[in-house]
Amino acid sequence: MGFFTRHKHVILYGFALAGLLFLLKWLEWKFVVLDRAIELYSGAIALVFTGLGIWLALKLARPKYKTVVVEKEVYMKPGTIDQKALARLGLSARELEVLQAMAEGLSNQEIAARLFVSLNTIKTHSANIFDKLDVRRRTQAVDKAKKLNIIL
Amino acid sequence: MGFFTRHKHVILYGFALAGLLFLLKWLEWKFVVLDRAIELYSGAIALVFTGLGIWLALKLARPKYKTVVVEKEVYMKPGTIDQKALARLGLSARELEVLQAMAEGLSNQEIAARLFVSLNTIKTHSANIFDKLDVRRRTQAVDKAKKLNIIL
DNA sequence: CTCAAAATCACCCGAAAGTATGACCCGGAT
DNA sequence: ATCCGGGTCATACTTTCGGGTGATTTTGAG
Repeated sequence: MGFFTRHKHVILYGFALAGLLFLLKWLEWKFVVLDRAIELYSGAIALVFTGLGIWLALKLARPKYKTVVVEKEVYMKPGTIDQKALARLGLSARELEVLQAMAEGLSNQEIAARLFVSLNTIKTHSANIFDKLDVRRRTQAVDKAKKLNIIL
Repeated sequence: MGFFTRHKHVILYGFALAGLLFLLKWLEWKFVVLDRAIELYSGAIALVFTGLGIWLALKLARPKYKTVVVEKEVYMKPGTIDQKALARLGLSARELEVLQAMAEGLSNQEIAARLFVSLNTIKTHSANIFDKLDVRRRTQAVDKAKKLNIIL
């Protein structure tokens, strides 16, 4: 990353400031004849640079993400997935997708096609799933997953 | 929440602006004698109000929130086998046994051991089951069987 | 930036599953 | 007696699955 890229905001700010000062100089000629000119463009400067400051801050300040945990009581009806069990097993979103496809009776090849990834990727995912579910076959995985209500 | 509390930033900003203008007026008396006074406090205004803008933005910009975690409770479901569907499919008693074992995630070898028959026999049965259920894999067979309620 | 987890893909290899075909036995229906 | 469906088993072959290992890339958190 070059110097300009890194400091582009600062540089742009500098140019903007310079431009504004030139503008002020020009305004000096035009309005110097006016009696209350000083208040006029003092306010103008204030306004413009306040906006500039706001823009700068919003542009430069990295958005500070605040992580909030919301606990929600949900009563489970038959045919609802058990989020707790899911969290406990530590299955990733992708792994869950694969598991669901498995439950539909799809072969690894078919799952790969559906998710637009390679067969090997599905193999890796399924191996991880078996590991996390503590089983050795896809049929067992599906059976266990259904019993734990982590899939429909 | 009162009016002041809600708009305190705006109000403070207003007062700050007013104060700055008074300051400028005062500066006008003091520095009007100087030749380049205009550039001097133009810059000063610019700087101060830029800072003010930044402060404002940082103060007002609400943080972006993230992540939600939900909790759940469980409950289970009943199930009844559909004798009609069973009859319609023409599955034999033996085939049903095999199908059920499949649903439990057993391997052909394990099923063979449980039913005291050879592995090849299970293969024959499963092939017949797949044929009758019109599927190609044990996972599909189990899925379909569950959906048709011919197994638990 | 750095570190770790997640996701992606590859290659090898053995085990399991599935396909195809044929054979034997047995009990009930024709 | 003959035929047939269900159950049993076998051989041979192909395909899919699963284990083990390693690599690259992306992404989020610290």
